[in-house]
Amino acid sequence: MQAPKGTYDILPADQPLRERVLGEARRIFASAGYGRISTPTFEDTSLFERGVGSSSDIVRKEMYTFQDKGGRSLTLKPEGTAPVVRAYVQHGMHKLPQPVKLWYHERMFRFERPQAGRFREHYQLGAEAIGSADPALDAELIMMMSGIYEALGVPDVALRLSSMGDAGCRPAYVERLSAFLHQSSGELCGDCRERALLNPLRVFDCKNESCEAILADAPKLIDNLCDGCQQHFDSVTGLLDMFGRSYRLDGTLVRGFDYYTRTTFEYECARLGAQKGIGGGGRYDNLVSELGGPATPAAGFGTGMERIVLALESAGVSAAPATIEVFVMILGDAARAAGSQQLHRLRGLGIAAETDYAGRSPKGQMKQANRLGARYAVIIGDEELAAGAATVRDMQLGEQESVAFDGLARHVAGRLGGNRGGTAWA
RNA sequence: GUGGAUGUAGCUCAGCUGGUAGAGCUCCGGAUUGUGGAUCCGGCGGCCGUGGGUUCAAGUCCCAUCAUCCACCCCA
Repeated sequence: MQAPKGTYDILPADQPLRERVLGEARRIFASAGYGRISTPTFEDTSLFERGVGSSSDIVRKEMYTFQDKGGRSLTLKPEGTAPVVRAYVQHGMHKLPQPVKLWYHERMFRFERPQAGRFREHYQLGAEAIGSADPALDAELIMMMSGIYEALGVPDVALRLSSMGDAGCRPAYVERLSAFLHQSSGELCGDCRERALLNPLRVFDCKNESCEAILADAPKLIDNLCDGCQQHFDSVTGLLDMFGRSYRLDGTLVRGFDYYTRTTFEYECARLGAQKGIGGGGRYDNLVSELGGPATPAAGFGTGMERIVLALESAGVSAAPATIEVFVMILGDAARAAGSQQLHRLRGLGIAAETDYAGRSPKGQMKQANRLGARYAVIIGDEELAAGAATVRDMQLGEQESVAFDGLARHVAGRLGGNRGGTAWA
């Protein structure tokens, strides 16, 4: 037996680093006034068909769609924005003070061939600011992303920035682009000719060298924005300049969802191999109304937990696992009861305490205490039972003292110091 | 969906032109009749991915299949 293709287990040793990523993100989201939201693992299939767009690859071939026993078509969520917007509409959040700022840490599912940094189930951290067209929000989201990467020490990140325009300028641009592609269609690769018909903007994703050469001369949306979009974009770049956030304007940046308008952005990490996109997002001013809500501008981003972790590991960043503070050594069956009692009392005071369940030799137990990182070993054997006092060994100093069973846990707690709130189960 | 590489102990791998498995790490024990992090010694642990085929004999050759990894497509 093994985990399904593209999935993986997150083992205890993997957790500390991921928790650190989550912790830094949580801190930064809170500092900017974002509240956490959790949405269902699956949604009505139509949510993604309408939200993400039926011309996107995700909807066309990557969704985990199934029928439940009530005959409904459901889909494991492939991205985080549409569900959050659905929740915004469903709960009437447009009546709250705007914008409504939400963040999430959720599992995403896409039926793709696994690869370095790509899985069929993965986790994304993301944020959505719904209910304002203020370019300051676009900049805020972008800065939160780099804030997370910097706080964690993600190496070699770079930002690409573009604008998708809006209904005032994109249609006219797409026509110009289509005309250009039609002219040069004889020299384009098959994929590009297909894209030219289905979704012309996608041709910029092509990595074919000859196509790239042709497309270098193609008109770019970023050079053909209407006044409103141009002003908005200038405000965003102005703010980024003020923050000292470097970026590269890239008219070929086309993101995979159909809902984007105006600002789009993507962070890349050079350490990551082929799947180097570490996070991305943009503005989606039409999505709320498309999903049945009032006309409401919004923007957001998503960033991949696994890709952040891979990037951190490539830079040698790690997080220390939690350690045990006290190890109770039980020497001989006669000491079992007394050992269990002391263990329970220690834990009751909020001390991380462990003992031996494997029948290890005294040496083996000491070794285990050391492995677990215990600061103290509480040794209980025949001698201690006779004296009514345990031997407490300081594992760092190698010094031992005899401490009466009565009050032992408190004594050790005092040595460990710090505030301990736990009385949960003593 | 397409292409390439790889599948031998829990982990990382060795095993030459076919002769029925080995190292390091981990784990357990011993050297220290009740004491760790160093060293030394010993032990546990493998239907050599799976199924066929060739052969007196297959981890080793052939075919198929599955899985993993990397890349394409696309994305986090």
